[in-house]
Amino acid sequence: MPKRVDHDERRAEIGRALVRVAGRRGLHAVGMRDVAAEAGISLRLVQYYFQTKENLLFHGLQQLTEGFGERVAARVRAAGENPGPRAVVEALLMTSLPTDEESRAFHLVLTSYALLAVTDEALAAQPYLRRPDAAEDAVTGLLEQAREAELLAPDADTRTEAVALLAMAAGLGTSILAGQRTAESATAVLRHQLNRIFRTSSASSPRPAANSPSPKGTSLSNID
Amino acid sequence: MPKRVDHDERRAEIGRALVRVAGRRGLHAVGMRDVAAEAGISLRLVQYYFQTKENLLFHGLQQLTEGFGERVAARVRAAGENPGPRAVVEALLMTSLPTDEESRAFHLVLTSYALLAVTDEALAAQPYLRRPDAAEDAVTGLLEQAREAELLAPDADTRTEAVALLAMAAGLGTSILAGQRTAESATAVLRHQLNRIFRTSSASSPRPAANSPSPKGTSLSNID
DNA sequence: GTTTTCATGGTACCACCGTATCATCAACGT
DNA sequence: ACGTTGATGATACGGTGGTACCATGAAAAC
Repeated sequence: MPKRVDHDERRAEIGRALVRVAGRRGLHAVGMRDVAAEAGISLRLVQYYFQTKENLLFHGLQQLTEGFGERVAARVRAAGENPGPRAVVEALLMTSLPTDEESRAFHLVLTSYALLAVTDEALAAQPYLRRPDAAEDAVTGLLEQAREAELLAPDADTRTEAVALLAMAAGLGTSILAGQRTAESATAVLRHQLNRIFRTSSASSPRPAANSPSPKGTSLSNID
Repeated sequence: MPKRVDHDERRAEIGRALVRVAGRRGLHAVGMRDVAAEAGISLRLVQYYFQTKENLLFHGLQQLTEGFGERVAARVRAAGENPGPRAVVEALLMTSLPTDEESRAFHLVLTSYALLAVTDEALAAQPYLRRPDAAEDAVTGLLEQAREAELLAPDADTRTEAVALLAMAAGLGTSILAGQRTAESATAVLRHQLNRIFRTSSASSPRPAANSPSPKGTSLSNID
C-alpha cells in the first residue's frame, strides 16, 4: 500500500480522532493507543506522524483553534451578506457556546487545553492560546463601530462591555458543559445582554430572523 | 507515636496537601506519592486514611467547596455589620475570582474538578458540584431584595441578570487563571456591571465613579 | 532489476502509578 | 502482664502508557 500519502491530511485526520475521543472520555484519559484505535490505524502510525505525544497534543490544540475561527466565520457568513456589528458580535459569542453535540466536544477539549496550559508551560507557550486578546479587540472594535452608527449609548464603555460579554459567554459555555444550563437558556441570557447594549432601533424582541440590514459595510476582521 | 490520632484532622491535612500540589502541577499530574510527600508522610498513610485515590479526590473536592462557602461568608462578614444586597452580591462574585496566589490554586483545582466531572460520572454524582444553582438562587434572591428596596430598575429581569453576573464572574476567573487578565481589571469589569444593575436610588444615570449608594453605607473596600 | 525510500505492522522495554501485603511498634483494655 | 488494636513503614505486584526497535511490503529511482 505504500503509495505516497499526504502527511498533512493524515495528521489532520489523527488530530480529529484525538478530539473525538477526548470529547468522549476527557482529554486526561486519552492515550496514543486510544487515538490510534479511534482513527482506525495502528499505534505505530500515530508515532510515525507525530513523533511524541506532546507533539500530538500541540497539533490537536492548533486544529481546535483553527476550527474555532472557521466556525465564527461560517456563522458570520450565515448572518447575511452584509451583517451589522451586532450580528457579528452575536455570531462570535454564540460560536463560543457548546450548542450541539459536536461543539460540546469541541469546547470541552478546548477548555481542557486552556486549563492544562495554566500549569504546563510548554502548552502555554503555544501561540494558539496566546492571543485571546484578539477576540477582545475584535468585539471592542465592533462595539465602537456600533457606537459610531448610533446603535449604542454614546457613553458606553466599549472595552469593558466587550470583556464582560466574552467572559459571560465563556462562563455560560462551561455552565452548559457542566450540565447546569441548557444551551437555549444560555443564548437567551446572552441575547438579553446584547439587547441591553445595542439599543435596537427597530425590532427589540429576540427575533433570530433578519435583523439590521445595515447599509454600512462592516468589514469582517480577522478574529483569531 | 501510636497515640490515637484524629482521623478527620489527618484527612483534612492530607486534603490540603492534595490541593497545594494540584495547584502547582495541575490536578492531572497529582499522584498519591506526591500528596504523601507534600504532607510529609509516607505513601502508606495516604492509603491508610483514604483507601483509594478516588476517595482522596472526592474528599479534596468536598474540602474545596466547603472552603468556598467559608470564603464567601468571610467576605460578607467583612462587608460590614448589616450589608446591603449589593455588598453581598459583590462579596459572592469577588470570592469567585482568583486574586491572591492562594485563591489562584483554589480556583484552578476547583475548575479542574468541574471539568473532570463532565466526563467522569462518579465525580459528577458527588453532591458538592451538584448545587451551583444555589448560587444562582441566592443572587436572584438578593436582586429581588434590592428591587424591592428600589435599588434596581423595577422591570429588571433579576434571574437573567443573576445568571449573567455569575457566568461573567466565572469567565473572568478563568481569564485570570490563564494569565490573560489581571485580577484588578476583572474586578473593575465586575463592578462596572454591578454599577449598571444597582443604580443610585435617585436617578438612573450610570455613575462610573465611586459606588456605595446605600443608606447603610455598603462600602466594602476589602479585597486584597 | 536492484536499490533506496516511504509507509506500516508488531512488539518489547521501561518507568510510573495505584493498590495490596507483610511487618513492627506503641498504647490501651482487662 | 499480655494480648489486642491502631498507626506506621517498607516493599512488592499488576497494569498501563509512552517510546523505541526491528521487520517487511510496496512503490520510486537508477
